[in-house]
Amino acid sequence: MLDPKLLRESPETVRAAIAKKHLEVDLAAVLALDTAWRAQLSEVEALRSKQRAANNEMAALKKGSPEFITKVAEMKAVSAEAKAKDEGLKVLEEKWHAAMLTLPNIPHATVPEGKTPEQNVVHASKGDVNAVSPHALPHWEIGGFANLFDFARGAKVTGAGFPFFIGDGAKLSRALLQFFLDEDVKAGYTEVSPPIFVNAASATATGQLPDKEGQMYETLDKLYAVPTAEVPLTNFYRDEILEEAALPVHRCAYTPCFRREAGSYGKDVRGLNRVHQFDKVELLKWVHPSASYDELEKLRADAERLLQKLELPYRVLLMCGGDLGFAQAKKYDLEVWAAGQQRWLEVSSCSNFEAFQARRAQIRFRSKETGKPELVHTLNGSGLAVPRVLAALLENNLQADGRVKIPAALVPYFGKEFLSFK
RNA sequence: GGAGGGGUGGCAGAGUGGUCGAAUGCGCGUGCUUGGAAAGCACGUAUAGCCGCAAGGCUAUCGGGGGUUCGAAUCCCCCCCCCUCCGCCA
Repeated sequence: MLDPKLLRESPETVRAAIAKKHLEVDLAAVLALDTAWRAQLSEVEALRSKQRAANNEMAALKKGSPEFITKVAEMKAVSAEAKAKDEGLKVLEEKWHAAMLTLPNIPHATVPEGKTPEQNVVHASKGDVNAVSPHALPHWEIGGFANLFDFARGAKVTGAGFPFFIGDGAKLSRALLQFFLDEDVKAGYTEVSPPIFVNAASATATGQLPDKEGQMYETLDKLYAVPTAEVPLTNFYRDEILEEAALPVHRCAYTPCFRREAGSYGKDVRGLNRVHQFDKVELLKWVHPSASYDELEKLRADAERLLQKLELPYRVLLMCGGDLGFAQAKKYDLEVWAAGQQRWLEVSSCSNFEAFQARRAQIRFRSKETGKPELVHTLNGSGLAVPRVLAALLENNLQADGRVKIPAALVPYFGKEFLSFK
């Protein structure tokens, strides 16, 4: 959520942000609601004040005395009025809050202008996309693929997009996870194993609710299967005030991630490109506002290092205003080259949310300077998503004999130098 | 899942309808005292919203929500969480 004060004091800043993100928001309507809400609030508070004063007077009076009875009659009317106005206030407040939630975060000055994904800026590129295997194939076309990644039986047992990982497929997936976690811990992130279901309050704090409930799987108990570890991880400190000395907090967590993503089809969803359940390690940072942009660069570098060690060609995109998410102030996407498909696959998205998420989740720290609580800045990024990295490895490292060469950094985790589809 | 007991400020813990944002103690901060410290003494010590240039004012918050009442930390209803015992279970 945006700072209401920013809206009041500098609506043009908000208007510019909406324009840069190429969103449609009726800002005038939000401002009108804000004014109306504040007016109603003053009225209700004035009545409350009256009730309070009367209450103190009546405490001193003798119960049942004529003065007391008169006062009760008088205050009955005030009470009724307060109740009525309070109901109106609640309605207004709900509308106001909903309207506030339609305002996007302000993009950072360094975010490039642009509307479509094509206008994202290639910030960096590592590795030679032409230097990979001449035998590259889309991973689902590799001979024996279905032996290790059984989509058909997954569909029978659960549904489309829930593959079984078998033998070397399961092992490579686990090796990647273990490798990611170890590297992230080395980079200073504390490993956390969070719950993989969250309640509605948590899903709301990170912005999945309301509006995006269709993206999550929901249980009978109104718990939501996490779409990313970001949700339970961010909510760890929800409604808390940290000591300034505790910042920054760096954490990483592996969870399976569940996404309904209804309506996707075509080559985007072939094979491992997009599935309903996948493994991912998420990196999360809670930092002092003055440090968040340095921390974003470090976060991106931490995610990049993983791809470098796996010897996978990749590029870093700096997202333009139009392709930046609603809640992000600045975002880099890491895309790995999948030589068989001849396309880039997104494997990490590193974002600075500034105080946008923290305000909604009420995560603060006590400023040493002022002694007052201030909102932290939150950042997160994948480090990394497993199936797409796995897909790129299969394609790029495919040998003439149909085996896949395992990168040196991963061999200790996988236990062999080659993966076999037999 | 069943039975019982709880949830009050940073912590402990009073408060069962009115002057209670809440006694008291601990902790913490400032000052006095002291050669210095401890003890002692004094004062202060939550969060948020709104109004205001400011000083400041007003309002809300006693697990959450709803209700009764002129008035609720206190009474009633629903929900959540914690503890003890029983059942079940990896």
